[in-house]
Amino acid sequence: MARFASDPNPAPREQMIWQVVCAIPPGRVASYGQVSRFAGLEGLARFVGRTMSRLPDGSDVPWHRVLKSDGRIAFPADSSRYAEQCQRLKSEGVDVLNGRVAMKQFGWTP
DNA sequence: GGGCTGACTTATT
DNA sequence: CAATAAGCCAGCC
Repeated sequence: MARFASDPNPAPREQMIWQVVCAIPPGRVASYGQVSRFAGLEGLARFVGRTMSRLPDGSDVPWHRVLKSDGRIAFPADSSRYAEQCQRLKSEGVDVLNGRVAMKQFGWTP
């Protein structure tokens, strides 16, 4: 229960996570660690990732703007998810070179 | 209730 | 830059 952004009554922590992720503006990206910090959940990067994995397809949450701390996509380069995330980012104007994004340039800071 | 697992991070070697 | 280790949380068996 209360696992998705569409849930009417999501758990407090998840709610914070959705809130932060949805706050990332188009053309910008953030790491799982950053999301956890901005959500007041420092050190729970893994929890953020776990929560994201439960996100249903077709959600309005911009999950594609969340990357690993080194700016790389968190999926295997041969996976379909990787391809989709990569394309979504590019369509927003984010440069993805070798599965990697320059956080210095595209990293988001509230 | 114990142990594994995972869309992770940071520090260390 | 690559490999290791420890830390963290909740769901699943």
